[in-house]
Amino acid sequence: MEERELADKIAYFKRLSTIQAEENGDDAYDEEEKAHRERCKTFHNATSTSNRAKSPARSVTGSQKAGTASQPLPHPDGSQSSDDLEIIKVTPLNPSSRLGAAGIADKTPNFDEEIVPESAGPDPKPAHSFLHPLLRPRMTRQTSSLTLDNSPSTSTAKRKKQARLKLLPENQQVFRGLRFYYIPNDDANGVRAAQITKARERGATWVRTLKEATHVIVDIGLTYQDIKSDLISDSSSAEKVIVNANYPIDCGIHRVILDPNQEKYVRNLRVADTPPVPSPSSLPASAQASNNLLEIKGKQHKRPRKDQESPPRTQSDYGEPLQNNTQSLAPVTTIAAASVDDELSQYISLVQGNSLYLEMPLGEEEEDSAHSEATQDDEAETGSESSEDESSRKKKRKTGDKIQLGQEDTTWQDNFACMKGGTREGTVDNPNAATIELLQSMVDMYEHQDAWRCKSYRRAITALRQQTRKITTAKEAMKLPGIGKSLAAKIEEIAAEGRLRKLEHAQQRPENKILNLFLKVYGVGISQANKWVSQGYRTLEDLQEKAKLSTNQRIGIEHFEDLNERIPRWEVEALAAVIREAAGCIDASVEFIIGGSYRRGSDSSGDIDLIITKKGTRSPQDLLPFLEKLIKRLTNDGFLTAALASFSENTNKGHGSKWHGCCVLPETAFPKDKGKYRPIWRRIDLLLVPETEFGAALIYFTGNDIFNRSIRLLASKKGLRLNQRGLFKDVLRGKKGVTYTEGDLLEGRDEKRIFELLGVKWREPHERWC
DNA sequence: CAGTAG
DNA sequence: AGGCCTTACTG
DNA sequence: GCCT
Repeated sequence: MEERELADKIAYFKRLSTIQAEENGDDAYDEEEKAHRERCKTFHNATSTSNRAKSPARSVTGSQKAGTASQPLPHPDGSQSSDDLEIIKVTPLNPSSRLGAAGIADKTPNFDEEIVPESAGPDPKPAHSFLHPLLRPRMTRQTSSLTLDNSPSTSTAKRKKQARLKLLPENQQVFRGLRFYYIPNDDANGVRAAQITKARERGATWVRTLKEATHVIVDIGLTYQDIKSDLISDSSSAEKVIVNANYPIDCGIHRVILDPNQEKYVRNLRVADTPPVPSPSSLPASAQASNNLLEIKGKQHKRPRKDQESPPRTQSDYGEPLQNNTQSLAPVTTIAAASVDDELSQYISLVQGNSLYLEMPLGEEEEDSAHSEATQDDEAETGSESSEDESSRKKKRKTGDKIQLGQEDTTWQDNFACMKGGTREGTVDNPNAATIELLQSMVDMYEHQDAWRCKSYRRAITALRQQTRKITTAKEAMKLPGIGKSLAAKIEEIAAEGRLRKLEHAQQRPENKILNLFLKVYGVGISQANKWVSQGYRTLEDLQEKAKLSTNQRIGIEHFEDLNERIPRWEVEALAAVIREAAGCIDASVEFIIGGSYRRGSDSSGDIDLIITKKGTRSPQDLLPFLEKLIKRLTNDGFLTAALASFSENTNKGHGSKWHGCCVLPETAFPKDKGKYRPIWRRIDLLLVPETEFGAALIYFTGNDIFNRSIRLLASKKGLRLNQRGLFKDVLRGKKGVTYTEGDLLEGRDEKRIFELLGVKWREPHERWC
């Protein structure tokens, strides 16, 4: 099928990442309540696009698509007149609009095309439909009259897609007075189009000729060779700031004019005897224009990532150290070195864009419009959390540093679900705690009834959690992403009356009670539960006596109480100890790590995830014999009381690797100081993990689920794939996401390294509550 | 496909 | 009205 | 549930 070639894909992602960064970095948190959704959409569409075969970028590259590009300002005067929004139709673009290759030769699009009235002409469907959301009118709360849409009421379909640029608040117009010339200088490419839009929103003027420009923004991927001819054509190019597309993005993020000479912005854009590097002084009035912003210079891009020496894994109380797997790095580390840094920084921005998608609402503190940014968002959460987290967060810059200062590695990635560690407590002392609590109840209730609705509620909760103030009115709530009329009303009701009628009402309904009861039975899902309810069963006894039960369900019912009870931390440890001891008699070199919520530091767990590993193992199979012996032994001991799911010798293509069952803490292992002993059945999962997959498995089995999803999504967005076995690259997928190739293993044994390769900051297990 | 998992 | 959804394994 |  239409499998894009890897190179193509990578190129695409590069561009995509650029836009994502742009999208998210800066105004991200500006009050555009809709922005979030738009971005989500964008991201989403972009994603699917990439998976299919028609990335917009690609189409631009390969075909003679009838370009529907708007044109730079005819009269770059820097002023923000309504002209800015003139939609101009351009004839088919030259192949120049493509990127990545050295084909800037035929660059300059023909800007002298006739200006077609927006109402006239066909309404060609932009190839980059995925971009629409970005180009769509933004719903800014700004009251100012900065709306540049000069079209009265007549808004053709086209205009809708293209125009209405709204300037950001002044303090965000870091580019005011600057004139940008892009290479290629058109917006046929969706990514670039968005970049341009963003730049303009920040006050930049998009000019049509190199001559007029103060800044030359070169697409990522192009090299000096590519742009050489362009530059030569303009004698004044030597005085211009020539940077790659990351530059404006970063400036936007930091809301400041950064030093354009940084290596990362000019990489490959200069040659030994190339036009002198424009000095800061050559910066047009720009710098001054943005007087309220500090100019940063020489800020060495400290994007450690990998050079960032990883502190010895402080396994401390969370999970036991397996080994110094940090040093026993596999030879697969090669990819990291050279390429990555460059590549990574690109992906990072992309990642960030995802955050929005990852239901990581932005703290939208409208009041503090001045600076509502990742930082603040971060602070908000940090601040609301118990101090015990402080230590772990110390690495994060403490409060106060204004992002405007472009403070170092405020790595924009902090906004990510997977980078942001939520902590339970975060919910407690949140101003919206009460609301969240009730909404959570709703989630619980809908748990298996309506997954989508559930999702919406969760999303709302996430949004609320991010708020630093209590949301009391529906109107307020509606502004948050993911909160619509219905939820808003509920939120208001909760705030006003302290309760939610619908919830109370629903909870009263016997069917729901019963349904939820059934759902708590191990092995019972919504489907089965519903059937039983409709069949008239009301109690567990009914089921036991009349219903047809699977083995697991029977166990689930017989030990209903036990299995639904939380397991105190100490018991988790005690249980693990029992297993360790038994294992010691079988193979002393096998190691155990308790994963799950235990590893995240939870005081109690719903079940026990025990990762079993051993040095030198390369496949779960290597541990199978051991596990069999172990299980046999523990079963004989009476420790293991039931097998709910074991490695199937059947259809498993050699990956059988886990054992699910129940266990009971023997009295002999029961701490005397814990009162009187009582055998309680506990759910336990034994997971076979070869050393080579240890890191990946650790992530996987540490969770939480949201975190896992996030980080996986992040991986997939980078063209990588993360599963419980490792981080892979070059994954080939066919239709329907069928994976043809697993791809090459990048890293599997080192947890930290996976983080690094993914370009995300390391997060201690206890910071993975999302 | 349903359920379970993180 | 209909999509929304991370990946993988087990039964 | 929200969103297009």
